[in-house]
Amino acid sequence: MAATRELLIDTMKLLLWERGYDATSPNQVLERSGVGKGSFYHHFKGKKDLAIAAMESRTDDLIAEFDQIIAQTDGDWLAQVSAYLRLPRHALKGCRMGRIVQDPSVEDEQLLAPLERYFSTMHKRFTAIYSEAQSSGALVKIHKPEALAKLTLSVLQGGFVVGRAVQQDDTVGDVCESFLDMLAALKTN
Amino acid sequence: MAATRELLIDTMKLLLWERGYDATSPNQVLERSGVGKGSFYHHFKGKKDLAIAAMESRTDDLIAEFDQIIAQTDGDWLAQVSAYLRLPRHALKGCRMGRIVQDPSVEDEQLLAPLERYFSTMHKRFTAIYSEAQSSGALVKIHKPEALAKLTLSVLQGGFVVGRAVQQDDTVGDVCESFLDMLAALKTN
DNA sequence: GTCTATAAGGCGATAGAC
DNA sequence: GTCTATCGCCTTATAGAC
Repeated sequence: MAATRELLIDTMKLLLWERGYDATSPNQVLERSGVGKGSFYHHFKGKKDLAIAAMESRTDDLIAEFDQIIAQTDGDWLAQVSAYLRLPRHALKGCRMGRIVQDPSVEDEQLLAPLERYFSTMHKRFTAIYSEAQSSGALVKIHKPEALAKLTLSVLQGGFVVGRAVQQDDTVGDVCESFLDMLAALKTN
Repeated sequence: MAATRELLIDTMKLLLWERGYDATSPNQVLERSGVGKGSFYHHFKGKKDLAIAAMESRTDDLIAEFDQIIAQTDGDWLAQVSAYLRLPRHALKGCRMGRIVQDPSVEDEQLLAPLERYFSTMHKRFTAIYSEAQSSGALVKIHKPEALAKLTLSVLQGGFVVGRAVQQDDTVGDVCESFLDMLAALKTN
């Protein structure tokens, strides 16, 4: 079945979210999916190969999710950023991509590639929003769009880290709200 | 020798920084420190026991480092926050404590305890700075001190995550600088 | 306190039958 | 395509001599 391959990818996506890369074993993927060892090594070269496929798929999902939120939101730049930052997020579950970044094995360039694609794409998306907002005169030109974009992504990722450390599930929402307040002060009309 | 115990702790602190908890093995600690297996299990119950001692020690170091920076800095609240946020930080190396937070084993409450102590202590320190600044009229009262403190810690931690993902070592410095610009706008005199 | 030897178990992966 | 059996390696320890 072609479904086996997809099932393995979907299961790996869940485990990468729950446990990251290093702590997830092929056996765990097999146990949860019900797929056998032979099938797994037929469809993929090994753990790393499956993880890359899962991370690429996750990247596509998350970028599509972002684009949909932005497309659905009519309003100015702040309304768009707000809509995205206010999506429900649970610090204790971690970010579906950011969760993986700190794993030691992720110094490997092949494992790094999908992470880099995700974060640099999101950076471009936010840069475009802030840049256009400045062009139309709706955002003060004190900060570079690129810098604001990088800060936005960092606030989000940092909220997950701090929230997990202090075991407060709503931390990401809290820090996003504070950051949005500061962004609102940069709005010019 | 009593030095053996300290040597094991110092070596574990380095490895926790480089590889986190799950990916660090007792054998790695022994190889790097030159201590033998027998000595290790004489001084500590096991890996977890050593890791907790190392994390508690690291927490003490980092809080002492913070307090020293603040004490050395004469100037207003913004000068103090700037002095701390502008310490040299390398995203590719990771935060000495934040590096560990995402490890799956760190759901264990004993491993979590030192992390929680570090982040909640830092949160209190920043809250005190922002709170006093508001009392003295040097900081606008739009934001709660607690919220600003949580945001400050998140910016720092998020910078490490994003920086590692896009492989830009100076990301933490960049986002701190952007954040400081936004804080400067909240200064009232 | 420190040493070496050993152990049970999981890891990532392969072999070869069906 | 999928199965079961097996592999060599590493992990976290423990045992018992010195």
